[in-house]
Amino acid sequence: MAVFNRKLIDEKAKVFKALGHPTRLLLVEKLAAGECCVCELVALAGVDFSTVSRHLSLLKEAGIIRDEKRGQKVFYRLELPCVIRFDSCVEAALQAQLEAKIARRQ
Amino acid sequence: MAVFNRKLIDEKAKVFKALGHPTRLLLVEKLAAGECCVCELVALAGVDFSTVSRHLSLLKEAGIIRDEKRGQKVFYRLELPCVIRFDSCVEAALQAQLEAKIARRQ
DNA sequence: GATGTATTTGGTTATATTGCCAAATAGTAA
DNA sequence: TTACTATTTGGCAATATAACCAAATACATC
Repeated sequence: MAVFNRKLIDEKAKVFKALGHPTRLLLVEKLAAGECCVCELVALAGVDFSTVSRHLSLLKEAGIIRDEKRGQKVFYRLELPCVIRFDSCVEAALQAQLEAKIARRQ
Repeated sequence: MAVFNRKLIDEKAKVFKALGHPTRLLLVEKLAAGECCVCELVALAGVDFSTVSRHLSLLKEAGIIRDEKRGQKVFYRLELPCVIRFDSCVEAALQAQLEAKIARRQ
């Protein structure tokens, strides 16, 4: 059964794990709107450029984004567009959970 | 802009992070097929029951599953069904990436 | 109340992750 | 070839995570 294939589970978990960091999720959300060079992403993320570079390479390694060098710059783009659909679903669910929590306290 | 709300990003990243461990992903996939008691999940996961319990509480804390005690047993169920749709998408994408890699080598 | 089963929690250790700085690499332009 | 910009990589310190065992808790039954 595919569900219980160990290697597949590991690979999938790697994707989730890569998305499981605020800075990396921010980068992915930004890339969902179109490709960016690392320099733009550094400006957005507010951490050291070496740190951004490491986050990007981790996302790439997980198969979520891919890179392309053009001139001096490296551009990254989203490779796994369904991330964004799930991201929206999670956002909606968190919102609903929050509202339910508030409602219960009234 | 909602996308750049720090607290929201942190909360969403917590969901991804919770899913980003092979054992936890396995537990979630199992729960997608219907609720289970902890004892069943322990048998499935092949790690110590205390470890499974910790994984479950982390998933619960992230809002992905919820628990209900009935008698001596605690039953967990999936609270965020869209996880599974994304999980399938990731699986398909990994499969496609793997095939592309193989094709390139021929 | 004593015993047994199911689950969680405390505590510890080993390992992994993150972030920064400094240095290396790659491309462009003077 | 020197200088400059963009990015990656090496190395390190601080922090977080995961696993196990042991002990605590909760409920059911005798």
